[in-house]
Amino acid sequence: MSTPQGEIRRGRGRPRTPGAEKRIIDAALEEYGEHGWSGFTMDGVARRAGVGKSTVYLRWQDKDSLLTDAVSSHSGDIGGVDTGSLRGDLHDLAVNLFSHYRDPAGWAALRVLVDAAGAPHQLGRFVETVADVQVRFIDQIAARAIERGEVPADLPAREIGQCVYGSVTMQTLGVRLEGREFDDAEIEERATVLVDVVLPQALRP
Amino acid sequence: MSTPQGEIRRGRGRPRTPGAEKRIIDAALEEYGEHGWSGFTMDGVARRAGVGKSTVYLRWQDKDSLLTDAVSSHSGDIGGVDTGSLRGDLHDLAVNLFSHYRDPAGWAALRVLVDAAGAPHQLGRFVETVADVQVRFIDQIAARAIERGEVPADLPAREIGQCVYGSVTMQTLGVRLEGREFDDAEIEERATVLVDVVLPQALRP
Amino acid sequence: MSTPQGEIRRGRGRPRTPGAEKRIIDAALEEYGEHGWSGFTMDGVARRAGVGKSTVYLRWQDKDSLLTDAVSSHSGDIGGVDTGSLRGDLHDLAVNLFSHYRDPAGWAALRVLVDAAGAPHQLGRFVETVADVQVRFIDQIAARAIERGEVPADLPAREIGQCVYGSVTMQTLGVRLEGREFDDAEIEERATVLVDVVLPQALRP
Amino acid sequence: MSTPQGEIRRGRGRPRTPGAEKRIIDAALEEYGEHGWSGFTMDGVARRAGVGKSTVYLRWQDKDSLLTDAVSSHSGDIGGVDTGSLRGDLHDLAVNLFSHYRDPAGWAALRVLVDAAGAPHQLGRFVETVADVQVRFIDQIAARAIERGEVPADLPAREIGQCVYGSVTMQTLGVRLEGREFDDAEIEERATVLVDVVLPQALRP
DNA sequence: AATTAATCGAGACGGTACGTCGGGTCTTATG
DNA sequence: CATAAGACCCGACGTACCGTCTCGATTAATT
Repeated sequence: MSTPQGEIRRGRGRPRTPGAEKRIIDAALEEYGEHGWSGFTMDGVARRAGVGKSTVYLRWQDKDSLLTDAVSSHSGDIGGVDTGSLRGDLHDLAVNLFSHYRDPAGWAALRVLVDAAGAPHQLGRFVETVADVQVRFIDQIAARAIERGEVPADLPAREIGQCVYGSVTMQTLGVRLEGREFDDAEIEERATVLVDVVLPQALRP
Repeated sequence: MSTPQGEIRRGRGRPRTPGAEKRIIDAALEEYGEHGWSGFTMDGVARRAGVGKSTVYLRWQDKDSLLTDAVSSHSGDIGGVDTGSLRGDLHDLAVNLFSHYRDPAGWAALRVLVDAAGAPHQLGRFVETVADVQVRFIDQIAARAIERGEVPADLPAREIGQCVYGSVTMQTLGVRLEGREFDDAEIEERATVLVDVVLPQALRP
Repeated sequence: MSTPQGEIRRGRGRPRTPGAEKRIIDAALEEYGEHGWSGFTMDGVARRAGVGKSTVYLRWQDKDSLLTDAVSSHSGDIGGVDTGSLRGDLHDLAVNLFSHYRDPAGWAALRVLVDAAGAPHQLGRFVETVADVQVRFIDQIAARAIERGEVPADLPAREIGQCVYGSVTMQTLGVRLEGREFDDAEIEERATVLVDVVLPQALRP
Repeated sequence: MSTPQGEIRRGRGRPRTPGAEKRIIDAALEEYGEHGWSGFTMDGVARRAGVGKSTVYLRWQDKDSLLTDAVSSHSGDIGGVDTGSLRGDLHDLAVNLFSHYRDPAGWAALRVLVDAAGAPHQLGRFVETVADVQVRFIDQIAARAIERGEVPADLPAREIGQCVYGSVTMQTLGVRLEGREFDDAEIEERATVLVDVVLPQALRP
């Protein structure tokens, strides 16, 4: 988070209202979800959260920071999978990603990400989150597979991860442009097909 | 383009200045490239292009349309590849995509795309352009490969295309977040690795 | 006025809406009259005038300037008196001043004046207007009286003027603090008494 | 003062810091003197006085009250004159007023007064102070003069007082708008001339 | 050549949101 | 209790842009 509250707040003065942070973030995500980027206004967020604008600006320096933070605070446990097989892990990873993008905050995250990459100024923890998905999660999955002897040690894990993450993203982009969303069955099916494409030769059906 | 100049301009009154269209689009891309979305202003574009705002609004109905148009006007011949082998075609497709993203307009296109998907309201021809890249190009490539007998007819072409397009996008996202760009050698290498991952079993090295 | 439109507006771009200036000034005076200084807001003025805030700020650099200008634009013909006698002229001057202060704009003018004197930064034409009232009008009145042979040439005209202006101001201040206003009869009576006090010895009853 | 501390403070809890009242008032006058009305902020006063805002608001209900109070606490003994002659008394009264206005607090008082008259809401003791200057002091001076037999009993004392108070105010206004101040010699001279104008016929030189 | 009509650069227009600031209130921990 | 600190809600500030509009000045094609 860009909210620089690492330091311990010593108790002089009125403490910051505990719930406010969360209420603002929730409001931000709702506003963004309803109105998109245009129509995502700080006044609107403050009003919806039931706080004053100064309370928002006390915590985030500007609109971008707020959205970035809001979005990265919802990047859940996408990579928290462990099915016992590489195929299963990749499948679940893909499903988790598809589901992640169905959450407005999840999709918003992509937008923020593209923004951040377009004008590299403030990154912070958010980029790490992304790196996690792109790199660490897949590394863990691959490590387990190698340990199990499923695949050779020179498995191009990261490249596979990029394909999974990228393909899910592109498919979601496509379906959203059609004005639709994937239902659970579709996700299941597409995840399966995707895994078949990227899975190492030896493990394909 | 969304510029609604399909109708024939019957020549009464002053004709539109020929160069203006292009100068505005170039200015738009430069402004976007320098300042990002925030900081991309119509006044700025008009000033940089040396035209009045009315000249801009005479051709594009709003800011979104201009950027969308500017961006899609630079979507070059990504899929115009024909090397004689599926491997070669996929490799060149990946290389073209990597290069496309190095062009500010190419990167901007992704941004616009994500925006459009986030708030599905006005899409128009732009979405088609994207669909083209995702679908038509890969379909052509696959059709040729099947014709040549390289691969069976049930090749999951679109899924492979999604992987290629997606992986390139994610890798570019990653490298941009690091503040870097890929050089030609890197692109070559990454394209090769990527093709190895998504290429059907039978054609792998 | 602090509106720096002395230069001739050459016809490039859309000309400023002719009526706007006046509508804004009127709105300003009404807002000030209704709500006082606090509660006199630029948003309120713009809304009441039916213009955008930018239209206001295009003409006046800030709130103070607007009020100053609004107020000085209503400093009417206080000194435009010529009754044929010094006594009559002074009497009418006093009556005009009393009446001037009954106009909200007239009273506001005093407020602005005191402010300006408290923090001497931007004065401009407004101060001149005031100086006019204090000095030029009384000088004219005195000059005519001397010409007519009513009074000697060494008449302390300015000092008399200060007494008239000051006394009317203080009396108005007093009556306003009581929450009242002078009616016409009271004004008449007080003007008469005042003139008796300041009129040169020879001309007193 | 509007500080509602007529009640006896029963000694429960921490007693109010003794010096605070004065420090705040001084800070208020300094802030007002330096920045004028705009730029006179409660935060600024509290900071300068080295107290918390609550300490200020515990004593004064709002900004107006504080300034009003600060200002009226410095309204010294303007009318405390007794020279033995009407001419001398009026002269000293004028000199005292001129001097009063050289004190920032003295001038600020006028601003507060005009404010109060513009929006008659809270008056309190401050108006009385003004009434004193305008009425009581001049009444006393006149009473003594009548007692001494200097002037007839129907002397228009209040009108004379208004002229003195008003003229001094207007002259000060004028000189302040020039960005100057009167020095002692100037005050002396102007007081003398002023008295000559308003003094009853029989007592003029 | 005169007329007509669309486009041009410029810039003012009514709005809306920005990020800041101040007013007056409230809530802590410390006297 | 009062205090110093400082967060709170509110709303105005002055700025920047949006997309529209209105100018006078071009610039052809049509009379």
